Amino acid sequence: MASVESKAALDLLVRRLERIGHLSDEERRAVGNLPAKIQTLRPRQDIVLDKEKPEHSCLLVEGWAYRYKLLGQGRRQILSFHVPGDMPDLHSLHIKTMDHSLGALTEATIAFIAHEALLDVTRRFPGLAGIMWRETLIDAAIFRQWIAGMGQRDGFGRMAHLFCELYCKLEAIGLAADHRCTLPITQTELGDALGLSSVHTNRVLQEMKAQSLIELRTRTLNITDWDGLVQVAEFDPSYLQLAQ
Amino acid sequence: MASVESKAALDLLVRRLERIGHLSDEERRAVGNLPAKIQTLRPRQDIVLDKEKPEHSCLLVEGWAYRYKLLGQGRRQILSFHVPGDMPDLHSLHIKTMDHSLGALTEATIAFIAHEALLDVTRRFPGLAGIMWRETLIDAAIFRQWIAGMGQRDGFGRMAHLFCELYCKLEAIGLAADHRCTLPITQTELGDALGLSSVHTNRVLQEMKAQSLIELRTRTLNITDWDGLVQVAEFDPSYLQLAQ
DNA sequence: TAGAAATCCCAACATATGTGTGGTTAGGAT
DNA sequence: ATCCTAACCACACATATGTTGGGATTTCTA
Repeated sequence: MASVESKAALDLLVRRLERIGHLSDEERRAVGNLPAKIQTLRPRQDIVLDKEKPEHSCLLVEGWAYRYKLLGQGRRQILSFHVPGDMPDLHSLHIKTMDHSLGALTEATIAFIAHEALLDVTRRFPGLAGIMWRETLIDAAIFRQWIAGMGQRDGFGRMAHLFCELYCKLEAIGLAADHRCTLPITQTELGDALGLSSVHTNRVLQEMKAQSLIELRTRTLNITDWDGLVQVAEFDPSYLQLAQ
Repeated sequence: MASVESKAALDLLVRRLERIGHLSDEERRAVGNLPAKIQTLRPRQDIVLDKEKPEHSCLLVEGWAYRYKLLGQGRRQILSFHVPGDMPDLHSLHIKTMDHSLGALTEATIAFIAHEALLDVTRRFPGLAGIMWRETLIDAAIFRQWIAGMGQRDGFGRMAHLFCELYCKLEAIGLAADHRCTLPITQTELGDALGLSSVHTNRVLQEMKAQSLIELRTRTLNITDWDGLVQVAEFDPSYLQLAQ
């Protein structure tokens, strides 16, 4: 019944949950038996749309995803970036109507898990419920950090902070090392995430290169001066809860 | 054992939780029996500080509270405002270390409830756990709205949006009506919440009065043109999940 | 491999917002 | 009543960021 891909996806989920708290054999089995429907998405393809009432939450298995809100006059605010292992719409378990949209940034593999099944698991295993709850709380901590950045940091500082954050998230799941990682985001998207125009985004990036903080070529970010970047970003990774 | 004040506080909590989902008699009793320690705070007195590891979460019984983050050079970002019935640090149930501070804005009455007791209740009653989880998810939805505002709206639009949001929250708990409410916030604090300087905050407020959208006198906000304010704010209250 | 379409980059100018400073008002304490 | 302080308000000027427009690369696709 369970395909090879869905087995792999649920394995990923188990590992992700275990990064946070210990799972009993029974809990591990319950997660492993969740019904997961695998799907492959094209770059920029939407997963869930604002105002919809999804019946599933998704686990990002491979590729990047992003959350965004559309406002009037074609304005778009990107709210977060997501990497494999994330469950970016877990919140729809308890808030029926989406208040934003979710899309794939790159080609991506997604596992859909029915709310019904997830709710059942959380009812039977309060420990699992707590771990998933915690995941959504970490998302909220990242939102708080973004608010503080948008309110108190200039474009340069915000960009630096975002790069630090993304690198740390990727390193934690083994997708980055040596202060180097892929960055499958256009400058326009970067701007929509930071509240900057694409022109200013480009200015800031040029300046960051000129200061030898980063190199950026063909979708690859190389942080050449990590300590310097951390300093201008005032970056403290503890809010990401990555340390175990 | 339970004081009169703590009974009243837990009654408030029960009513708040019931605004979201139905509680069984047993659940209602469990909440009513939570050990709550009542405390009265002076205006601007801190409740929990950044980096601390609280053992309690608090229920705001009376008065206003606010969440904030301090950054270098005396910069402060206010992350949210809270009104009676809110549990602004419920997240510390599953994230040990605070990533921001929490303080009373006005003179306030607070009920502290030990994490131990809250966790026990959530383990025994998955339904209650779900409702509390949902509370934290609504907070996150508000954060998203703030991010979108800071990234895509100018000072005027952000201010308008905040006024709409606060009025709706107050109206929902019976503390406001007729588009009129108290606003125990200085212009400096308003600016720290919106990412504006106090000078610009004042400019925006003047302009808002000049356009006959609001009146503002002695800590009282009177929204004289609700529809107009909603329009410039592009305000849609659904993210607050107030409708029942 | 060629053409088309994104994306990146840069310059000039416009505007929202910040900073510094100082004056005015209102409330609380003595 | 008077003083003291916090809050409010206003002006001038500085700066970060937005906008427009166009050219140069890169990437995609046929």
